[in-house]
Amino acid sequence: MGNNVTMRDIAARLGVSSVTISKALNDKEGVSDELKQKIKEVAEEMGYRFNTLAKSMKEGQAYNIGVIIPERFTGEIQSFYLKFYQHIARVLDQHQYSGILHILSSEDEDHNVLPRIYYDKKVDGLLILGQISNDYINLLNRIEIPIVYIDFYNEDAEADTVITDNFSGVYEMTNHLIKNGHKEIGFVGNIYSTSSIQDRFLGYYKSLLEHKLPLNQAYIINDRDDRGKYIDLEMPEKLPTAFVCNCDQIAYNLINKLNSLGYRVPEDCSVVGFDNDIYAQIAEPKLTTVEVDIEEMSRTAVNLIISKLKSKQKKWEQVSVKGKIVYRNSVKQLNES
Amino acid sequence: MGNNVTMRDIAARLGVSSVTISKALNDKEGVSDELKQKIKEVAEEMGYRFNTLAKSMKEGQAYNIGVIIPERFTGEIQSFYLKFYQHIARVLDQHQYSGILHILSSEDEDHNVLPRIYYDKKVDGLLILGQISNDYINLLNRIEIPIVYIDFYNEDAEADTVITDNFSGVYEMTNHLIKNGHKEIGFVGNIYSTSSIQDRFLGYYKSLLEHKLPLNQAYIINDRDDRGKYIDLEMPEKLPTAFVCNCDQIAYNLINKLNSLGYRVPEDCSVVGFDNDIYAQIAEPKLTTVEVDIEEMSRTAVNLIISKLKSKQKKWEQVSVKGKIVYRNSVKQLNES
DNA sequence: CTGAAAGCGCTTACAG
DNA sequence: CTGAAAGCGCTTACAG
Repeated sequence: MGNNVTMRDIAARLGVSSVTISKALNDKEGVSDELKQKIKEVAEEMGYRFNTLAKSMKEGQAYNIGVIIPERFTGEIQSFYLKFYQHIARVLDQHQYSGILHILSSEDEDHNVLPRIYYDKKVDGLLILGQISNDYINLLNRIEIPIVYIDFYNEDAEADTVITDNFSGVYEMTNHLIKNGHKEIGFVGNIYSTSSIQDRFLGYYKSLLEHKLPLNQAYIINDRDDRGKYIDLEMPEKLPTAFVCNCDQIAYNLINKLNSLGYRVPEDCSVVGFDNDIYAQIAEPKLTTVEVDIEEMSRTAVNLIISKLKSKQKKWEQVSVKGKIVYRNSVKQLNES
Repeated sequence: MGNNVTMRDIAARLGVSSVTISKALNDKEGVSDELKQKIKEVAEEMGYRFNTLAKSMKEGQAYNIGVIIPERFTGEIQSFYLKFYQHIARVLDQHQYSGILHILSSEDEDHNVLPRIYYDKKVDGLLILGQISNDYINLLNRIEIPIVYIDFYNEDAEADTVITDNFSGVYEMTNHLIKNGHKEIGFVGNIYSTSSIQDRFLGYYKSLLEHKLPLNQAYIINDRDDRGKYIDLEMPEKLPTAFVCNCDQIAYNLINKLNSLGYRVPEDCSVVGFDNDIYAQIAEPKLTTVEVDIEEMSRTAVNLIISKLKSKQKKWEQVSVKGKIVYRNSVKQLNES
């Protein structure tokens, strides 16, 4: 396995020019099939490895995409975005790009510090995974490399965005509860916290409206403070027959809370979640929930950013990818069917 | 924010040469402090961003490290290595390097296909996270870029390795059980599966030996097949008073198994794990377990590979990083103290 | 079908 | 303290 074999070395061995080698190895026009074949064989034999750096320099493209995840989403157990990143990395690889993960520290986010990979021109574009502060978004909007936001959106920013269809996911889930006879349905989540939670809440609300069911403020339970930190869930005096939770982890916490108060799920109260992450599976009973289509979202986001790289003029777009309901055992049927 | 500002542009503006700009921006000798200061200001003002690509090409260094995780370790809930990767990415960033994640598909592993990032010279070195097949290790040993293996080792390979101190972790954990009066202690894990599990088993065995306790084969429970896939745990006729599990997930599964058989933990049988991952926290009762020091291991591995990059002659070394026991509620005290 | 020339944006000697 | 020259390994546009 030769170490630093270059196109010039192959050229010298074959008595041709390095231009010809370049053409042959890139399957371009202008080399006879015979010679092309020969060149590929010799390249293989000499252990030639293509030097992306040189190509990159020539083209001004690094063939890397930065993937930014705010630190607070990477805590002890919150692995959703890390899992997301894994899928993105794969899709990127299929397009001959690489993904460089950057965990955005709270400090850098607060002080509007851009990641080093941007300043060093190591990346051609940025994928932002998870809601960040509006100030930081404004900062990002001023830089010239393409950016695609994933899993949240900001109504002020005219930016490319790939989100899961929170609204219709929870809307359909709430319909499902109502179809099963539930009339008093609560919602758990800080509806001022993120746009995702807001949309999920609105999907829930739309379902209530459509079925002429009242929105009972006592049934709207806050689950986190403004920094996204979970707080203790305060239960209302009288329980609804079901709770729609903004995510599985909160549903899991809610079940524990209900159990500690002597209630059984779903016998005394039904609980549904969102995400279909590990909490949906370890909850007892297992959660009926909405599964986010991470793969489709990854594909969409990567296609978006690569097409923006190819033609800078492309208009921005917002894509929402449908999830699907996963039926398990956390919902009790109240009516006859 | 200028787009393609180069050193030459700054040089032109100031009427000096680009060599001087390079020296000033890199804080090298040979530029007066005054000029250096001025250059930095103008660079900032013009929105100059350093082009790593050019530097990389000159030096033949990409300033990227590939991080390889075998696909089978990235399943639905197995996020341990992903979490590991996150720490590695951070430490790398502190050294001005970037980490590029590559999930090694089972197919590529079986067919000895090296990742594209290697063939494209996108990375200067490789960090291998999690046990891979011996064939693949042999393949890796033949390539010329530095490699550091993390969280497992292969006795055949004279390779740089960073592992958690499995042996002493389980050894101390077993001592802890014995100190609490346990004399019949089982072990759960396929001891032919990975070197980590083997070492954990040996730590357990050493503790038994030291305390003159017999090794009862009926108490050694297999937990996975040769591909690492979990299998149903077969319980012995008569239970020991405690089980040492090779990881938290298996401990979690074991508790469920015991519960389904009508046994309570720790009242009827104590259970301890290893890793202190999410399974240790969601288990009921919470697990007494050994915590792997991911941060320290990440730092060590990154330092190792960067020092190998700097001096290729460095001899290989194997570092084992101590974990520490986390005491929770899954162990019953059998004796008076 | 094949190749000589120029250039991508830096850095490293070396000369002044 | 400052700079002209050469080179890292490719690719592009042009000429033959």
